[in-house]
Amino acid sequence: MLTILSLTWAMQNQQLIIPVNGPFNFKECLWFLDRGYDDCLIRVYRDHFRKALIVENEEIIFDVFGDIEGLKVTIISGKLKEQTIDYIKRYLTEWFDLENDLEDYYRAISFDERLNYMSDTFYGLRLIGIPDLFEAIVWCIIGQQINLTFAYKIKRRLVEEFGKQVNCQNQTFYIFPSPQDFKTVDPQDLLRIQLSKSKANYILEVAKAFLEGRINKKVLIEQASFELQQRLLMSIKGIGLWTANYVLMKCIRINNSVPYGDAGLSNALIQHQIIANKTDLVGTKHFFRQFEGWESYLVFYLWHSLSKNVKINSVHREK
DNA sequence: CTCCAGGTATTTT
DNA sequence: AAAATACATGGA
Repeated sequence: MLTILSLTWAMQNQQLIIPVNGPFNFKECLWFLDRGYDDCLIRVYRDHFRKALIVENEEIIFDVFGDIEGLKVTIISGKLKEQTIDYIKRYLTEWFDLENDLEDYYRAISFDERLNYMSDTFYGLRLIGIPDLFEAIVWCIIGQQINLTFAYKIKRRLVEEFGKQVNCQNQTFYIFPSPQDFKTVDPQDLLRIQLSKSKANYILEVAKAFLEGRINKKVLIEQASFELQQRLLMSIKGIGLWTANYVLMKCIRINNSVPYGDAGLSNALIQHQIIANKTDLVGTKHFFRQFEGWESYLVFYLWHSLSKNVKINSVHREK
């Protein structure tokens, strides 16, 4: 009891500091989290964001600021139990990939004149993940073959209708629904939020796979190889190669998982004069081979270049 | 109106 | 085994 009281007292008066290893630019990460899209799971402000989580069965709302040393978290509301602070620390470290040192990545892309601008322009950008496996998979299914604006609209409807609501200071925050939340949901209910028939079925299939224990984050991590991880994901209807690779990159944080065939990735590679047409899978694989161990980061930075609409360096050919 | 979106499963050659 | 096609619908 004394511990809880002293923790509460401590958190009311000071920030939780979460250190980062290597280059870090919180502003760049914050920019990614907003990107002009309407994400329903986070509120982004000028110099921080606010989010709700359920930790140890308690609704917690917190603000996250940051500087070159790492993240600074202030708890806004929610009863803090002993493990809560620890959980939030681990959650944010994973979400923002704070343990990776990006110096090696910047070295790896420094030899390519089409990419080396990134270590300045996007300096300190971390691969922002999706720690919740169910959320990562469902987000992929929603986003398959539709534009991101539309995908975020559908995600908002899904979260508002089937997720949990947390109210604080006249603001409503949402928690992404869990597999249990879809236990009694019919495909028909999902058609109302403008999911296609197949996507509605896929999402319920995924929820069922979680409820039956056929898949969860622990099981996926413990697969003996990358190929087995892909296979486990793809054994569920609605998860193809693109979704499997995206999930392994954004949730399991495999460092060399590339979502081949991704429309945005292809466009970025064309803009950077790396491939000439979208169907050039051979050229794409050949290109990524040069950046072994940092493929996922490169994918993330290429996507980032699209949303920031940067002017691509024209390759110098003089001399 | 046409084309394309951070694809996948199914059907047809 | 590889290629074509249905799926859904908003935005440019």
